[in-house]
Amino acid sequence: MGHSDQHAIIKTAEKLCQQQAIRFTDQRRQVLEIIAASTAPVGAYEILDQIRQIHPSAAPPTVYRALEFLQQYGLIHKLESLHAYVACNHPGDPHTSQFLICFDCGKVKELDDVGISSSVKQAATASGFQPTERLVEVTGTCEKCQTKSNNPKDA
Amino acid sequence: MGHSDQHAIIKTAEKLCQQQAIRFTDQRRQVLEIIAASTAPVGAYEILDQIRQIHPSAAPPTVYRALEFLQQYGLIHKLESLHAYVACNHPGDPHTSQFLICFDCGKVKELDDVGISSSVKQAATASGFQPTERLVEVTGTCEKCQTKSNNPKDA
DNA sequence: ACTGAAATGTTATAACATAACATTTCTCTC
DNA sequence: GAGAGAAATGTTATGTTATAACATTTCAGT
Repeated sequence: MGHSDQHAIIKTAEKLCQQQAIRFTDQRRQVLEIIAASTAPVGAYEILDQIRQIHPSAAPPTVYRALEFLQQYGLIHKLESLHAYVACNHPGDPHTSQFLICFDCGKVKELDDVGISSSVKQAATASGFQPTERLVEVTGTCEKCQTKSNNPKDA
Repeated sequence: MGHSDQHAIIKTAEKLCQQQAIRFTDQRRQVLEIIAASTAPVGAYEILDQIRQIHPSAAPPTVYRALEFLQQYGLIHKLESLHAYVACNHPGDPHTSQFLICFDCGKVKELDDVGISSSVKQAATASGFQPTERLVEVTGTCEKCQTKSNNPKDA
């Protein structure tokens, strides 16, 4: 998520945590800020490196605990194919997520597409399967990067 | 994939490799056999342990190279959410794949569902995105395990 | 201030994956 | 069937991602 959204994301997170009487601690906010500030997904150890600039004694569990918390409350999503994390587009709203990952610029777009989620549900049900988690990650080229590669002068 | 299919999978792999003039070496066959023999997805180090029973000096690259080869030629699939591998249902045929992963029994069913693949393609295209890879993994409870949990006597 | 629960600190290690370079094996050609 | 180049494998080391286990601190409610 871009720079511009970062503040809004934190605000929303604060509000959601207050509503649910859960603690939005400094550590958790810092991790979310780092993820929200990045335009591309961020790895756990990348987050750790940044945390350490303020908090030199931080260790992996510091980050993983915050990540677990943020995932649990729907503030971030994990991209399994990248081992990296992105801020959620619309935290608080229950929704399905699908991700479009551009391997050129590295940016990720989160969708909440009813067509996909219903076809997944239908196919699962048709197999007698009861889904609880869904993971849809599509890798390819985003609109901007397609344009770039068609215009060598921009490359 | 179940025991019963194991032989057929190896046969198909041999045929495909012969047709494409690529080498189906012992190592590659062994790794595919191990994956095909398991009813659940198999991790790389689990494969390594089995390989080592015959070949005690085997090391991680032994396995990862074979896995890379098998993936490249569509003989196996990687389940990103499990860091584990399954044999392909219909190697040779070009197809999309979606996986239904039962967290109770651990078994995985591979689908090639047109509804899902077309809705994914459509949603991506609508976002100006050109997909090259798709990853769809659904976790939940398979038919058998739903029945089990409803009949405590079977548990 | 006291207590139990939640969060964090700290150390160690598990689990997954690849880099880099040496050696062997295979295939093709002569 | 000898030699050359390519492909595969062997080997050692290390990189990357993630968690276990237990000590300590902080917080919220009394």
